[in-house]
Amino acid sequence: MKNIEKDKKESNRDYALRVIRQNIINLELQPGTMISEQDIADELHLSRTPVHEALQELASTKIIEILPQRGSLVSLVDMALVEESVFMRATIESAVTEEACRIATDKDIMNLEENITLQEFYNNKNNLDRFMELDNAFHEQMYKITNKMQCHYMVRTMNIHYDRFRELRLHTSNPSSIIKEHRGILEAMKAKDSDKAKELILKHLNRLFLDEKEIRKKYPDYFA
Amino acid sequence: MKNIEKDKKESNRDYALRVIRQNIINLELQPGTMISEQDIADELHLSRTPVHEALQELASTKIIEILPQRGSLVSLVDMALVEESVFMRATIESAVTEEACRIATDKDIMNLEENITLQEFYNNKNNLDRFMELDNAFHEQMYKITNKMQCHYMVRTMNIHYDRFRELRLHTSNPSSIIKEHRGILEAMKAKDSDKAKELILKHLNRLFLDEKEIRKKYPDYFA
DNA sequence: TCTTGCATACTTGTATACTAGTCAACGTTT
DNA sequence: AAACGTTGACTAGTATACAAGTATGCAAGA
Repeated sequence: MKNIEKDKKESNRDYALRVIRQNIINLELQPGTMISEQDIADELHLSRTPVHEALQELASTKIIEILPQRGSLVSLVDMALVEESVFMRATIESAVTEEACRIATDKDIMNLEENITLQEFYNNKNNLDRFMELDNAFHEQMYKITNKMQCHYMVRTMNIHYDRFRELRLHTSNPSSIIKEHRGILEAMKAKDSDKAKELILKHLNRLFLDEKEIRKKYPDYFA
Repeated sequence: MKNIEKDKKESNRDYALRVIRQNIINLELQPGTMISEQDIADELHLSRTPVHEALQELASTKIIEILPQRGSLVSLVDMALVEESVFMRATIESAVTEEACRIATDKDIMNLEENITLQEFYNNKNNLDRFMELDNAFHEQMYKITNKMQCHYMVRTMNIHYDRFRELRLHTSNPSSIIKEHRGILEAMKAKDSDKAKELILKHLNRLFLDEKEIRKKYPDYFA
């Protein structure tokens, strides 16, 4: 498991959750493998308690399965859950974006504009990590505008299924086209065309299941 | 705190979560009061560990606030969160119901029909608890039909804010009118009119903020 | 009267200890 | 060789112990 430095402010529990989550997404913890609380605790130099609590939280989304007295299983990729997490996000986020379009202030629009500019900048520099951060921030901004941060938390929690699946798709998709779609959404918001904004974000979020068959062929052991 | 009998199959952690959750909803644990892990553990004849984990989970929805080294606070009613939980449910559930309308089998429709019949039966007998169970089951059935049980879990988790608010409204609303709305949704599904089904369920779920001012006046200390 | 400095008795966070269930390996029996 | 039983190593669930932060009340002093 790839270690990540601990933020001084966060609790051991949150730290464990962050590290394990990240390692599931980046496939360092492969689908189908068993993990034990004690092993992870040793790796992170923690006791079992915060690790135990982190695993409980992860199990609530079914990204791991806790088998009492046996161990914990990193779940196989379950396409039904991947689709459900996308469905949940697309459904919530299209409604949120539609509302954001109605109530966004000039300052909100400016922030989004700045974000996209930076997306273009870092994409040109081939800084994919920074681009992904900005991508996430762009979407999160919609929740902030509409004061729906709990929805964002719930969506993000479930979205781990899709995040892992996206990692399997590797970097096949082209950031430029993503940025183009972001700009389209922003233009619709500027024009206060909420129907258009909603339509575009739905399309944007559903550009997902293009390469499923190839991925399944490449990583058959990862799928349920 | 009102005790509930422990199901033999469930873990102590799930038991603690269930009991605390229920006591928050029914206002036995009043908004704004402090609770301590040790006290609850003593009441439920458990150790602090499962109680601690239950509180962590409840804190993730902001229905309680954990103040390290000080205690845990049952959150005041935050109307923004109540509205957000309704928004989340209405948004997800209208999309789910729309899809259920498209793919429901005859057997699914039959089950819903049976459910409503029982709703009428128990409403006539003034058995409100049983009616509420059936009400929940009716809505849950939509998630089952569309295989979206994780969405149901997330919606239900957040919905605690509304559940508590509804308890404050007491029993002002009339079950008969609720049943009428349920029947309307079912009829739309029978007719495979998904737009109508979606419209009706949205209206059904938004019949909420009717009495807010009166409630605030009656329980001023409960509100943020 | 008001402030300051403890002592004390709480609180949650985390580490550790104990319990009981599961499984696999191996020896024995049939 | 196959079936059965035993044993030991490992697991998560839970209880308990300890650490460290916080509120409170009281005494001393200004």
